[in-house]
Amino acid sequence: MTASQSRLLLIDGHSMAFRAFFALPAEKFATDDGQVTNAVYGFASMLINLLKAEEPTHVAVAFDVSRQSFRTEEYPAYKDGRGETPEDFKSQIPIIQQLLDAFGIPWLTKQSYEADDIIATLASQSEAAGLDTLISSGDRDAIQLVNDTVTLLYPVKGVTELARYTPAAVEEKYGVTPERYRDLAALVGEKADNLPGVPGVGPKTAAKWIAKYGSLDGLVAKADEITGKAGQSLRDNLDGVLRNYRLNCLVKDVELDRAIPDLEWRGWDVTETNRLFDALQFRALGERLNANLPEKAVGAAVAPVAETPQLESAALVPGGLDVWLAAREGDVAIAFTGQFASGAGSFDTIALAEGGQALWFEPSQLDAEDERTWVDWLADSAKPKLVHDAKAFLWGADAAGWPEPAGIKADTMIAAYLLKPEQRSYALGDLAMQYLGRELEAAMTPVDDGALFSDSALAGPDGDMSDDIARVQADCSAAAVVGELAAVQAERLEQRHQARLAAELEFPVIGVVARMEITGIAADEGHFADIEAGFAAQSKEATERAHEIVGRPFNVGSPKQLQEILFDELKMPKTKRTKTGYTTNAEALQQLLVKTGHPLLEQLLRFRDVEKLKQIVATLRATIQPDGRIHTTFHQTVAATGRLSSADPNLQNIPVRSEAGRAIRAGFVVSEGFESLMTIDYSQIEMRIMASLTGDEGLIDAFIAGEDIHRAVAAKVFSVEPAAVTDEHRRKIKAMSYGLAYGLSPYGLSQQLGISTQEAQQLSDDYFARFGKVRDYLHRVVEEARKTGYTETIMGRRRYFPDLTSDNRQLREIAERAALNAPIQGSAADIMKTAMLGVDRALRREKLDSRVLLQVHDELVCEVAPGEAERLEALVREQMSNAATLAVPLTVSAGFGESWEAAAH
DNA sequence: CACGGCACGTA
DNA sequence: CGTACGTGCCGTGA
Repeated sequence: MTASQSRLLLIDGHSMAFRAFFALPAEKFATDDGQVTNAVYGFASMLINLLKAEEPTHVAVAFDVSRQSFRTEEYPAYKDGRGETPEDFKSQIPIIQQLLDAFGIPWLTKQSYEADDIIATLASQSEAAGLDTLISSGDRDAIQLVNDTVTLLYPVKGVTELARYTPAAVEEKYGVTPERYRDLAALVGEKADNLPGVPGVGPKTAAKWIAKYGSLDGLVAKADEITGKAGQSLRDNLDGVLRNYRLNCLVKDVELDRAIPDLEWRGWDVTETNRLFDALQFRALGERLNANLPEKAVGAAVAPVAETPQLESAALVPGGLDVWLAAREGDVAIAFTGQFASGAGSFDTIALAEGGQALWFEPSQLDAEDERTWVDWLADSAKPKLVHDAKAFLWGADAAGWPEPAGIKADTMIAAYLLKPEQRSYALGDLAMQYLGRELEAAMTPVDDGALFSDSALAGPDGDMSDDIARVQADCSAAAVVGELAAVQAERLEQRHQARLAAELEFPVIGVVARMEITGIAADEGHFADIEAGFAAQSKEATERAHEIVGRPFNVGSPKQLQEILFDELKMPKTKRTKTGYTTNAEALQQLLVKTGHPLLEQLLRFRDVEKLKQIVATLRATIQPDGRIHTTFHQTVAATGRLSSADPNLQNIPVRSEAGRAIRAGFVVSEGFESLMTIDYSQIEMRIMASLTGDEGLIDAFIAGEDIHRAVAAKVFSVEPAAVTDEHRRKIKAMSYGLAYGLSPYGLSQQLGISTQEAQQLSDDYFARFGKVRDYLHRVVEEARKTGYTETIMGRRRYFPDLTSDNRQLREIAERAALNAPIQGSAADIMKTAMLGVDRALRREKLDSRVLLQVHDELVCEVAPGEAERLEALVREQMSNAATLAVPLTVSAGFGESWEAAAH
């Protein structure tokens, strides 16, 4: 092959993209808006490799138009049994075609033909024109095209490792020449195409026969002579074999609108390629392309990683922190390791990076001078810092006794959440891959607790020190990654107009949340112990009674055993189905009780009730820290709507509806040095947001006028005076109003209210007759989201809904309900976060000692310092009600007491 | 020991 | 066939 020889590269677009789709994990390749890009990435990667390694002068890519082709006409079952093409794959084909456009590579399709036929046609034209031809395809049918000038590049693993099939290689692998490969394939069959071969005949036997009889024709002529089971099998399946032979023949004279000269590759459109890679968030690939493609080819293997920027890492030399920090001109990125949980933590190591320089140290080993320098810098709000998981950092800083860190300009974990709030993991390593196309360096072994390193230790890779050096470098590069990540994210946030949301709300609120966690809430262990014993006694009693009634012991807590007893032994009517049987949930048990009056059911219900409470209390007791307080963790990157969530323990689902449940709240108490707890919450915040967003005058008026919103709404729906609204009316309207924001259907409403679907439908009709804009709005939100792909809250928080255009009705409808709820629930979350920030600032400004302990979505629990009750209430009310300006007032109500329960209002 | 399924607590 | 969460227990399978 000489350099002057023209070379045509032909690629089977579908088959290579499909390989890539299954070779690369979809969850690691998706844009912020949910578009999966693994096939695009793999395809582009393969393409770049081939362009570079093979230096083709001409290039073309062929695609299938649909599954229909002349082959399905002859044999309708052709390619049956492949299952639905995954939606996530289909959506990537147009993107690959855009990519090819940007690359200046022609792509072809032809109705009624497959990509392979296009390739066969072009390969034969290419041969005639005297070009060498390379075919990249994952379809074995292409083997028949191989000859002295046509080489097949067949994927071995993924799409970047390709085997070179020359005639010799084909013979070596299959024992037949490429011209006879069709014969072999016809005998063996092709499962992927639903072309069954001769049972009992594999490639070995087929090759043997073809060698003996020269070809399939020769074999068929002598079919009667073949002995043994295989021979009989062949005779029994001759028709199928001949059909396979007809179908696996690629068409070499498809009429195409482009000929070889049109396929000359003149290069890519740099601007367009960059734009597309940007949109696809292919940072590493973009760099690879820019770095490599214009050059002459040097080799095939290109690692899928971006260039790592130069970084000079060093362990701190005692006394050197001051000089290092003084030399910093930009934002300093921080990476840290250690143990962090429940509002506290301890650092093992800290690494700082800025401008290609990184510094590493162990906080516990700082000398007095460096420690001073460190805490001063940390507390200086004029020294901008970038952190990944700032909340854990704040816990550690607090536990270390450092002053509160200030100037945290960005948290890369939170930024990633804003960009893609449904992502599962925001681990730094995942984000490094996702946003920078880079692996995070990992230290080989943990560093043992030991001394600081000197420069010489870093310089000399001798002995045990090398592990420690790796550790330092890994930590330093993590810090550098935080810095790079923050820059990329800042740009993205800016593009999406979310820079303010991040900088003015989401980042600052981290500190407020951290302090709530650090503070915790005091628990009355004695009270918890008492009520747990009470619940335990009741649970035991209910269990014993249940055993008596059944006549033998069984596990009352096992839904499986319960099903056997209720439905098999006692022959009770079947309840709603679950995946594995019939439900035994409280609602179903209650209905069974009404139907059968069986005494077992009462005991089961009672058991469930008290057992749950017992378990909640036991969990709470186990989480009381030595300081007598419970320190929950509020997760800021978990709820896709923008809410916080609470865990270890979850203090956002402490019972409140039943009296026994409220006894648990009585165990959360005011601590010494404070006079009471204050609970303060928004009234119907989601409905108010709905009223405001919809602009529905009826609803807005009702909120402005009505003390009791459900009564006011009911009065309008039923066309009566508010005073004439019955409890039943009010109950129905309340359920309807709340259900609206969740996408409640008439069926669901009927179930909840115990009325017929028709009645529920009527209620809904009457409701919207008076509050029509609400329906319009909800409808509009979904339609808008279908167009743009996302919904937005009042403060610009986005959530993406790729399933809104799914062909799967169930998935689509789930997405529709979530989409109509997201701006409402999310805006409420925005408002509460704004209020928390305002409260925090006002408390500092006013120098109050009272503090916020908990947030329960629309409620704050505060601890009131002596004599501050009035000022605190005024201040929090002020901040909460002015956290947003809506078309309706944001009403809050507050209560005080010595426990969470007593502070209810 | 990990995991899915169920059940159930909150806004 | 109502959104958003977290947790404990059971039963199964490694």
